[in-house]
Amino acid sequence: MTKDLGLYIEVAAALPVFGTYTYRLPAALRPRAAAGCRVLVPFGSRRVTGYILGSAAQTRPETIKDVIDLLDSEALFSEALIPFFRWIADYYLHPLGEVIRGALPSGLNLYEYNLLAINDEACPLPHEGRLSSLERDILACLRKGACRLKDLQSHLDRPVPGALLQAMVKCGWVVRRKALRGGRTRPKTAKLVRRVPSPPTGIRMTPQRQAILALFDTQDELPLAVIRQTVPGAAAIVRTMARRGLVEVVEAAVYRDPFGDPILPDHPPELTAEQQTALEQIAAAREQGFAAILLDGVTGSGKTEIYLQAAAETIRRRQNVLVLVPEIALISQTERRFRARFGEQVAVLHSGLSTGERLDQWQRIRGQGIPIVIGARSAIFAPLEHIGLIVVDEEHDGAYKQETGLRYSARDLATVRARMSACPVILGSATPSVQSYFNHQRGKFKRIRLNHRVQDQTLPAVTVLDLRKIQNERGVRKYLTAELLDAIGENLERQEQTLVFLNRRGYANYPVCSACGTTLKCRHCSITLTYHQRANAYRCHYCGYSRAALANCPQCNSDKIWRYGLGTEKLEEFLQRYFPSARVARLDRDTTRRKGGLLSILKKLRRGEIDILIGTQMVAKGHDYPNITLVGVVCADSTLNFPDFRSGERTFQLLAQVAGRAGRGDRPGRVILQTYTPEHFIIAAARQQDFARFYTDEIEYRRELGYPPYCRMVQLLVTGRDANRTAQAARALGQAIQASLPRESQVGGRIVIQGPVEAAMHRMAGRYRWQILLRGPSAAGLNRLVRNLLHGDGPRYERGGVKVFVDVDPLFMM
DNA sequence: AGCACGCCGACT
DNA sequence: GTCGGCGTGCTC
Repeated sequence: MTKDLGLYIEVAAALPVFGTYTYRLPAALRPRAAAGCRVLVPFGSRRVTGYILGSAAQTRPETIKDVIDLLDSEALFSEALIPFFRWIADYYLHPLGEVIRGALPSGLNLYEYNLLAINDEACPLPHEGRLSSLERDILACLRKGACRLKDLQSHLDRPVPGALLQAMVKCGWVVRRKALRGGRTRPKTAKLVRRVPSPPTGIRMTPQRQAILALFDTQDELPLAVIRQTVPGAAAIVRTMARRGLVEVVEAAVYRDPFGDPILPDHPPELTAEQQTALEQIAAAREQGFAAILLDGVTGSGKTEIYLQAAAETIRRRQNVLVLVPEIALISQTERRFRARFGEQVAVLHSGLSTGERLDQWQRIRGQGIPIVIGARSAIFAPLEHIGLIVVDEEHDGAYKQETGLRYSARDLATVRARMSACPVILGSATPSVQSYFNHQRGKFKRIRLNHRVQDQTLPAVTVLDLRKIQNERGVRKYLTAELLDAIGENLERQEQTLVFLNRRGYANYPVCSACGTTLKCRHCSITLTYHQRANAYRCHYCGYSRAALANCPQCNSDKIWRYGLGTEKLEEFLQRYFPSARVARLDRDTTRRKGGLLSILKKLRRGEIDILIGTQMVAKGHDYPNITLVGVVCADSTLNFPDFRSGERTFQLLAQVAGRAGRGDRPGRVILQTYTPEHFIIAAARQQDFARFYTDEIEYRRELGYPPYCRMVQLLVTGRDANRTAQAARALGQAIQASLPRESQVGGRIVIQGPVEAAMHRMAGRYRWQILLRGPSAAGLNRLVRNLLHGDGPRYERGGVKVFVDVDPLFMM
C-alpha cells in the first residue's frame, strides 16, 4: 500500500539542473503515485521525465504546474534510497536528477523534442515557382518524413535560419510537432545456438553451414547474435540447420556461467580457526548496526568463504546482501562462488549485460525479493531493501571509481549505504588501500586479519633482478634478463606454466622517426602512439585514433620509423622465437576484444594447452590459474613513474596481486621481478610481500607531503576544444578560488590550491585539459568552496564550450 | 539538456 | 539599415 503523497510533490528532473521542483499531482494520479516513481512533467517549454522524491509543501502556488502523467505504476526505487541519492548529489556536487538517472537501468526515460513536419492540411500548396531553393529543399526533405532541426540542417548540409522556418510555419506549410524520445527498453529475448552431440549424417554441408559449425570448435553454445557477426544471414541458415537437427536453438537463460560448465552447488567447508574467529567478529559487529570492517588476508586465506558464510547468516535473519566486485571482463571467481552456494537466490549486475538484461535483473531484485545482489560498482545503487550486509571485494581496486559523469567511489558509497542501512560493511583485500588501513588505525574501521593460507601453501619466493645491467643491450634483450629467460626455460622443461606480466599492449609503444627523431603523437591527445603489428597501424590508447603504418613521418616525411619500446605483441613474438616449441598465448585487450576471446584463452590455459601466457593487468584480476608456477614481471616500475602520488600504492598492489598468481595449487610458486630501481621501498616491500613495511613507508611520505589520507582533495578539471578559452577559464577560476581562500579557510580549515596547471595529459580526444587541485582538512569545507564558486551567484566559468568537471576524492590525476 | 531572449558583425 | 549568428539565463 503506497502512502498518499498529497496535493504537491517534490520532483527531481532527469536533467543537469541543480535543485528540485514542486508540482501539483492531479487527483486521478494520486492513488498510484509514490516516491520512486517517474512522472512526465512540463519543464520550460517541453516535457521531461522527473522522479518523485516525496510530498512537498505548497510554496508558490502561482507558478506550480500539474504533473502530466505517471510513468510507473510501481516505484523504481524504494523511498529508503532517496536520502542516499540526496547525499550523493550533495557530496559530489552533482545534479540530483542526474544521480538518480545514472543509478537506474539506462534507456528508461522520456524526453521531448521538437519535430518539423509538412502540414498535411495545408490548403493551397505553395506554388513551386514562388519558393526559394532553400524552401524547396526543406519541403522536399520534410516530405520524406518529419525530422528535427538539427537533422534537417545536416541533411541539407547548410544552416537553416530559424526565421525562415518561422515564416514557413506562419504560412501553414510546416508545422512544429512535439515527440517523445526514449522510453522503456523491452528486454530482448536472446537466442542461444547449441551444438548437438551426434548430428545426423548425410545432410548437405554448404559453406555457410560449415562456417557456422566451425564456430563451435571451442564452445558448445553461442548466442545467435555472435554468429550473425561472423556469418551474414546466419539467422535464416541457423533456422534450417535447427530443422535438420544440426544444431539446437534455445531461449537464453540470463543466469548462465560463461564457462558453459554448470556451476555445481557447493557446501560450506570446514572453517579454519582464523576464519571462525573472523565470522564471530562479524556477528558481533552486526549487533551494533553499522560497522566498517577491513578484512585483510593474504591470497588464498579464504576471504570469499567468510563473505559466503556472513551472507548466509544475513539471509537467515531475513535480510539482504549486496556484494560489490571490481569490474572485470568476465564473471569473476567471487561471482561463481556465490552462484555455486546460493544458486537462484543471486542476481548479477555486471557490464556484460545488455540493456534489456540489466532491466530484467533490476526488476527481479525489486519485485521478487532476491536476497543477494552481486555486481560491479554501479550495483551500489541496486534497489535492494532491508540490507543486512554489504561486501566490497578487493576494496583497493581502482575500478570502484567512476571516472566520467558522476565521479563516485562505489567503495566509499558502500560505507555510506551501510551506515544508512545500519548494517556492517566488509571491505576485503589482500592489499588494502592506504585510505582504508589508515581508517583502521584511526579507529574508524575494525580490522579482521587472516594470516594463514587455507591449505598452508607457502607464499611464492620473489627474486628481484636489476634491469640496469642489461640496458645497453639491443632490441628485446634490453628488457629481458638472462635469468628470467633461463627460469622460463626451466619451467618449460618441467612442463609447468609460466605467466609473463607486461603492462603495455601493442607491439612497440615508442615510435621514433629515424631521420628527424620526432616521436609519433596522437592527433587528438598528447600521447605517444603505439604500433600494433597485427593491425599494422599506430594507435592511441586513450581515444582510439588509428593511423596506417605505411604513413611517413609527419615532420620530415621520412619513411623509416623505428619502433622502440616493448609491448605484449613484440614480447610474444620474441618468446615464441626464443622458445620455438613452447605454446605461447597473449591475454590483453586486443586478444579479448572479440566475444569469447578471453574465455577460449582461459579454457586453453586450464586444459594445459598453453605454456607461456603473456598478459597485461587483465591477468591480475579475478581469475585463478591453478597451474602457474612461475610469474615473471618484465618491468616492475612501469607504473611507478606516473605523475600521481598514488603510483607507489598502485604499483605495490599490482605486484602483490600478480605475485599471488604463482603457485596456488600443490606446487610452490616462484616470482621474478625485473626493475630499474631495486632499491625503491615499493619494490623492496613487494619482494617481501610485506604490507606493513609498504604502509609504514608510504604513510610517512603522505604525511610529509600532506597528501590523503592526511587531507581531503577536490580536483577541478577545466576542458574545452579551444586552447585559449580553456586556459583563460582555468586561470579565471583559479584566481577566483585564490581570492576566496582567506574567507573559506576560516570556516573550512586551511585550504590550499595547486594550479591551475595543464594536466599531465594536456590534450585528450581533442579537448585541452587544465586542472586545479584543492586540498583541505575537511570534505565539507572543500565542498562549500566549490559550491559557492561554481553554483553561487558569481561569474560563470562554463562558457564558450568550456566545461568544468568536479572530482571529489579524485583517484587518478592525469 | 534544450529552448527563448538579447546583443554585435556581414550582407541586401 | 536588417538579418542572423550564438552567448546567457531559466526551467516548479
